[in-house]
Amino acid sequence: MPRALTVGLHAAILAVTGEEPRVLTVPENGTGRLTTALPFGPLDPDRHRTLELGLLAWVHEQAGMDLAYVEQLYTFGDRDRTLAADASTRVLAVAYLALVRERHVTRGHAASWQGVYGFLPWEDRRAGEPEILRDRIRPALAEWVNAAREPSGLRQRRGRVDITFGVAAAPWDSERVLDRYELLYEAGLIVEAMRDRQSTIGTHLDAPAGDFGSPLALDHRRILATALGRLRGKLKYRPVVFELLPETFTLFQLQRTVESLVGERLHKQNFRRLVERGALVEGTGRLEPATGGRPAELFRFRREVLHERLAPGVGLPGLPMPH
Amino acid sequence: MPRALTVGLHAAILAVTGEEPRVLTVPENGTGRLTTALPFGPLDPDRHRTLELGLLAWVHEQAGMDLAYVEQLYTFGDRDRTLAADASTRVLAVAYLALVRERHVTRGHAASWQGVYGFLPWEDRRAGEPEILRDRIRPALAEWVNAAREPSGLRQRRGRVDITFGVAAAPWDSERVLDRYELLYEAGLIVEAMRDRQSTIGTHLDAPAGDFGSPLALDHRRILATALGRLRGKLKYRPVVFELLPETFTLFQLQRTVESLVGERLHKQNFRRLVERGALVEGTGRLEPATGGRPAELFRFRREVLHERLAPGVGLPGLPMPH
DNA sequence: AGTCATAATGCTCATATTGAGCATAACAAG
DNA sequence: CTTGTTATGCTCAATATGAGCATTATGACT
Repeated sequence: MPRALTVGLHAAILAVTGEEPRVLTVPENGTGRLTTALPFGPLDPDRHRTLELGLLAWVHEQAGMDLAYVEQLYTFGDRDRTLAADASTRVLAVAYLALVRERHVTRGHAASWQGVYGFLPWEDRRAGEPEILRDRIRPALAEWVNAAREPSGLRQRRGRVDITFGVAAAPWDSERVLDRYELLYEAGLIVEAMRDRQSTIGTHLDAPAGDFGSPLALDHRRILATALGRLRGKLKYRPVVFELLPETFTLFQLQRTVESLVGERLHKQNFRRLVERGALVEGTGRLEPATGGRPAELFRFRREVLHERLAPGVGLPGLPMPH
Repeated sequence: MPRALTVGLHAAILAVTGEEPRVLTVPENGTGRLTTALPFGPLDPDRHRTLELGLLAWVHEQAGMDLAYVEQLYTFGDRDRTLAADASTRVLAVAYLALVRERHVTRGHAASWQGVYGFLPWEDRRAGEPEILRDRIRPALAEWVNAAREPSGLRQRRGRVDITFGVAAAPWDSERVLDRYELLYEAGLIVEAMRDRQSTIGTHLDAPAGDFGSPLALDHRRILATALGRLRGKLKYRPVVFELLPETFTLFQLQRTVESLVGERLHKQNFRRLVERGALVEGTGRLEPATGGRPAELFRFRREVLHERLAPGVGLPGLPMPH
């Protein structure tokens, strides 16, 4: 009797409230314990005409929310990480990224918004390298490197850490979110790694997992990492930030939103120059008075840019814009 | 009785031979007729520990080939396009991109290499805008635009054509390969569109499909389009070309390889400057005499760049390189 | 009313990168 | 030893980047 196959549809739904990126979560009654999960549900081969429609149905049911911008991220299928309820079923996970405006926040459902960096605290470098990274993660990684059996493995591990977490020569690459999560997972510094190993191998691991960020059900933290990394990349060459902003916004609001996602501070005047030169936005003439200082002009996204330019991203520093 | 679910694993395996990108194909005995397909096979939930391992197994079996660089592309699940052999089964398709060196060409298997642009002829702009695009596709698309019922639909269609196929304001975006294929598919200019519609709706369509490129089995041409688009994008910020080149190569060989993939000509001296400044390669001192002119130095890829730089792509014109 | 803190906005400037092209060098074939 | 062909070196104007200084318009506080 061959094992049955199921496909789960999972949604990382992101918004930016104030200056914090948030992700929509739902309570999940997993293996006895109550945990936090992303909205998800199995594909119904009979009812869901496309994968995306199935996803929308589940999100609507669990969070009462409709999604405008949806993008497929990745399909996970490792037998040992995407665990099924019963062992006779093999489960795949198709992960999606969705972007919504903060006003779309749900009501009357059990869903709630949570800060993205609560799950991936090492990714927020807006106030410089976060303490948890400097004081706890880097040392733990160094230990993991040195714990390699053979000198070749040691070199390999060091190389991987250098590339994903950045050192002098190779600077921090904000897009490698998934690489970093996966490395931490392999190094046993992520709670989920313990959980998975124990349930499959039955081994009790002595090394206590560092509490590096809150866990999520299943491999939803991996999905969240994938989503953030993809979004960070996409910002640069597609005008996706505007999916997260209200109809009109100040340039500083735009900057803060980008910064919150990229996890890095940007030079204000240059950011403004890029956005204006790229003709991504147009002024509305109206002013926003509640800035704390001089009132700022309210801008709106110029949808026409899609027809005009090649890669209309917000042009981050270090990533100049084409043409 | 709920419909069963199957997941197919499909591989777009690319190589560049001479100055032509090629894709590995296998003969496929589809619905009676013999067609050409990409290597593929169903995921075996019992035997394949990961999706990628399953893919490698199928490729090994069908083409006797081992893959080094493999990357997941996308998971297709439209009920009406990914057709199952019998209607009681729902089929998903997980598509992969693999890059191999030309010397890896298979032997003793039924697989064969075919030119990528035989399937997507409108994507090769190395000799300027291809005739088929100017003389036949653009007019057919214009017709499709005008065939819209309502003026709003007309505007929408025109906008989509402009963005995906480029007009004066928005230049050709070499990465939108999938967008273009999907548009042609929707406009009924791709043979596969006829095939799918007839088998699902049973409608006989009067408009004869233009023979714009050779068809492939299932929705493998869509997968190929996805693969080419993704590869074109990735070239710019990851040193993937070197997966396709021999150990040592001349700078001109490198340029020709990139050009063949991007489908556009590049300025020789500037390309060379970018590659050398990016320190992507190092000279070997040896010379390649058979260039037809002055002998060229043979270079090799510097794997260390992965540790040194942020986005070590080949830096195409119009896409300057960070830092 | 005057002072301060805070942002918004305008502008400068040294340096680096791009895009395009010219010039020279090194080989093969005739 | 001339011609065709490609490799390789170099120049230069136009533009973009990265950093910072200066000015302006508010609200809050005294």
